[in-house]
Amino acid sequence: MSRKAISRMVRSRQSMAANQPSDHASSVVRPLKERQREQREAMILAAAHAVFIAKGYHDASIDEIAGQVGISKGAIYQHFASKEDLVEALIAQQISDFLGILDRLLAETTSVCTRLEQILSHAYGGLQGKHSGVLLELHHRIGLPNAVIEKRPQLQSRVEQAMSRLSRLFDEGKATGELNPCIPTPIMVATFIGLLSLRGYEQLIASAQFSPADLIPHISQIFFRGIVAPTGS
Amino acid sequence: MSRKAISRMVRSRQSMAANQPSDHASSVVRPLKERQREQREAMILAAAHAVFIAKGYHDASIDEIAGQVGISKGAIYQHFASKEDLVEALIAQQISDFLGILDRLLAETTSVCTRLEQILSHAYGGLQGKHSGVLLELHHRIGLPNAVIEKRPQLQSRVEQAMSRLSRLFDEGKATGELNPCIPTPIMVATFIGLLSLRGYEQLIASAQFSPADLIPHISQIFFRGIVAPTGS
Amino acid sequence: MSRKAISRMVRSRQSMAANQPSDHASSVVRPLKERQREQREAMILAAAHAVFIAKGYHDASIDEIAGQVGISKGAIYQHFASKEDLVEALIAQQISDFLGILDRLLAETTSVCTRLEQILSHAYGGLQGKHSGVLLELHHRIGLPNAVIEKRPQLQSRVEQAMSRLSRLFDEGKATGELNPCIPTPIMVATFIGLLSLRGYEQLIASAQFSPADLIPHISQIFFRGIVAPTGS
Amino acid sequence: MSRKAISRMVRSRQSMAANQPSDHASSVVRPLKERQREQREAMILAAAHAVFIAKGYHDASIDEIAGQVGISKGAIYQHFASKEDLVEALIAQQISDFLGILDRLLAETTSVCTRLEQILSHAYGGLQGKHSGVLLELHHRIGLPNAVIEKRPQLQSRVEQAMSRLSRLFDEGKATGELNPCIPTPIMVATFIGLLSLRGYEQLIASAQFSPADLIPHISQIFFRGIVAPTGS
DNA sequence: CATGAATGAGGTTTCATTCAT
DNA sequence: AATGAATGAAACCTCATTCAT
Repeated sequence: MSRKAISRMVRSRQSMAANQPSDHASSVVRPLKERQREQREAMILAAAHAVFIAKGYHDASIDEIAGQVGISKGAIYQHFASKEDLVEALIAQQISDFLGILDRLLAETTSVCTRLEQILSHAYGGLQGKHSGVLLELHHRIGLPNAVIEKRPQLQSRVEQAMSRLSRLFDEGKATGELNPCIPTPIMVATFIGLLSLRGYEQLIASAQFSPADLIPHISQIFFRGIVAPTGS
Repeated sequence: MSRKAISRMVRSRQSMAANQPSDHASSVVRPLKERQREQREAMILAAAHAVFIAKGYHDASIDEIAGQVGISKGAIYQHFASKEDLVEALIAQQISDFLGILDRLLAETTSVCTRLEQILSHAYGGLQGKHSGVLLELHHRIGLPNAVIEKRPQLQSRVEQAMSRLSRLFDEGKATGELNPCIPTPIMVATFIGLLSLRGYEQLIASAQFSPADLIPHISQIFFRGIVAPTGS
Repeated sequence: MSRKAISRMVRSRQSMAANQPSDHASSVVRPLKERQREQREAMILAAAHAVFIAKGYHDASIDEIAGQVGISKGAIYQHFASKEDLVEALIAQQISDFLGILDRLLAETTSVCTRLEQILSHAYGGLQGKHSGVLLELHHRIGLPNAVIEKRPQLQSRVEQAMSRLSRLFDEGKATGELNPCIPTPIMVATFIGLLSLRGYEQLIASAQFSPADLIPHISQIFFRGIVAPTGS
Repeated sequence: MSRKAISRMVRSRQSMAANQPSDHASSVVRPLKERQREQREAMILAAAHAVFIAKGYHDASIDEIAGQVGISKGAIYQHFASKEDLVEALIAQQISDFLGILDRLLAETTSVCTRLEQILSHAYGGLQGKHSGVLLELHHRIGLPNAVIEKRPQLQSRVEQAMSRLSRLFDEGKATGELNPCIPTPIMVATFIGLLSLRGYEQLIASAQFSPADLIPHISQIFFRGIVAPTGS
């Protein structure tokens, strides 16, 4: 690892810890710089997201991302030590967002189905907004090799956190009698995550047959009640 | 297109037509070479499949594929004009297999649900066997940029064929009252295709919690009846 | 065209416009880098010229050119997007030099023959100096496929400019009665250009029978008066 | 050099020597095979000529030449040990043709100018016929690296033969008073050879302004009398 | 002898990353 | 801290040449 990368890591840790007044700078100047730093980092992440989506991980070049932000290649390396670090940050952010939503929903007291549907809404609502995506949707979308993810224990553990929270939600549904206890929770979770990745529905949306909002009730219907015609009168 | 590629195409078409003994070569020699050629090609495809799966499309090098087959880089280029052509052949094969299965099932007279479950079985059964995978599962798995697919009209049309056949199957189910007519067929199709991509279930299988065979009934259950606890009785 | 190439073109145009001091860089630093860049580029062009002449276009490798400059292969691609671009720059330079000379001579009022002889002097004088060569002499010398030239409209138009200027000069000579009006101007031009390419005289010079300076009067004599023994007197 | 190439050289020498009846074949069969061999060789040479002209030496592939003849790559290697040998044969043929013409003309008793004009006619007449070209015209036209020629003493000596014959012709002209003795013969020769390469006139012909036949008198006029307006009354 | 699959060296090009300014 | 030129390791691909069949 390069000297610069190390020095930045050190700085990062400091900023995590507290706003210790630096050696010779006033205690007011530092946070300003920190804020600028974060702004720029956010711009880089946004540009990277756009370029990764447009071209895929491999065909996106650091140069193009830098160009979109209006800065130089080198400037990006002052924020992210490598292309992989950059994409990791992007994915970590997405998972973190997802975790936030999960935590909020877990605390609610509405029915499990309602809450699951809200997750779906979130995943599909993003299409209209700028980005969105949940969990590893980005990872799949941009064709990131699995090896990259597998090298990052932090990402792995975040993913596990998300899945365990989802598991808890499904288990809660089983406990209340809402959900079918015969279906193993891990399979429910895995299937649900698959539905969250809108990859399969992109064409439907692109062909203007359905809007994302149209999809949500139908997908919920399938996931909750299945495609078979309802039997009872 | 290269001269060689053209000459090979021509030869292929001839061999489709009939095994006319050539002008001066024995009628036995020619098919021998053909067979050897096909064997080689199959070996290359198998190795490519393995390497693409292991490393992803971009990180798989032609050299490595050649090394796995035990031939030289150049030899691969006699069978496939480019890396993209190679991966196209792989995906085309997968789709063709899938189309074959679909056609067989469309001709059957069992219930639509039974037939859909058989498709699932096929998709998941392959894990134990060598290959498997259906439709564009490979494409997603190896992180192939969409641009590569979009350049190939032949692939596109095959995909459309498969989807239209699936649509027909679902429509048949609606007509017989088996399936819920309120859910639009395209959404059923898209959701079903999502379930066929076992990407989300790989971890479950890898962790030895479930075998592919275990998954099928549960996934069918979810797709057909949903995860909600049965109401009746 | 590559992103880099574009950004470079943009920069070039800016530098053509004016030397506006940039936002935060000193007004001295910027031209320094520009100058270094141009120096590098000149070194690359010189090395490329030498290697192309020595081995011909095809057998000259980018590696060898880079080695001669003492830089890496990649560095060349920061100045020229491709081998063809590199050779185009070389040829364009040669034509531009030639155009400059033509324009200077067209403005003079000496006799047409005198001026034509000066062009010859220029073409042959270069042998002693570093480079030289006129019009497409380099193109022929290094065995550049015509297809490469035909792809470049800029080169084509420059060549046409040069030929039209030459035509003007010959027409002027006809108008003043200096030149024989029975010979079509285009044929005069084409023949003259042929004489400018010293390819045929290289051996004579190499064998030390004649110096370039020796050749000029004889070639002029042939072009102006022919090889036939003078009749008069 | 390969075993096969050697064996072929041996055979060639035998065929040069005489038609010795071979070990076990009848003395009639051999010449037949020889004739077939020569026919095929001629076809290869014709195809090679066409492809070299069309694409240039480097961009012409053995495969394409073979394809044009309708045989396989390997078959070409039974006639020519390498691509360079093939092109050498082509150029040697062209020079030989030229030598033949020179010898015929040297024996004539018409004026030197007449005979030189006939050489020009031959060089330019070929445009209407299939090929033609004189001396090293092909070498220049297809962008063959000089190194290839310089490796072949046989070619070099043929070129020298041709030039010495030309020299003789010019000297004869000087002796009879036809030509200007002030111009050194080597310069006359070199200039004349330059005029024989129609490269510079191709555009004029292509643009349909002039036919090759149109060019000959004008070029002769320039070479013999120059471009200056005739002085005498 | 013909074929054409195989070889393997060599070439161009790309791009993540480094580092002097 | 920012810039962007330089690096250098691959990668893909081509093609003259060889050789088993």
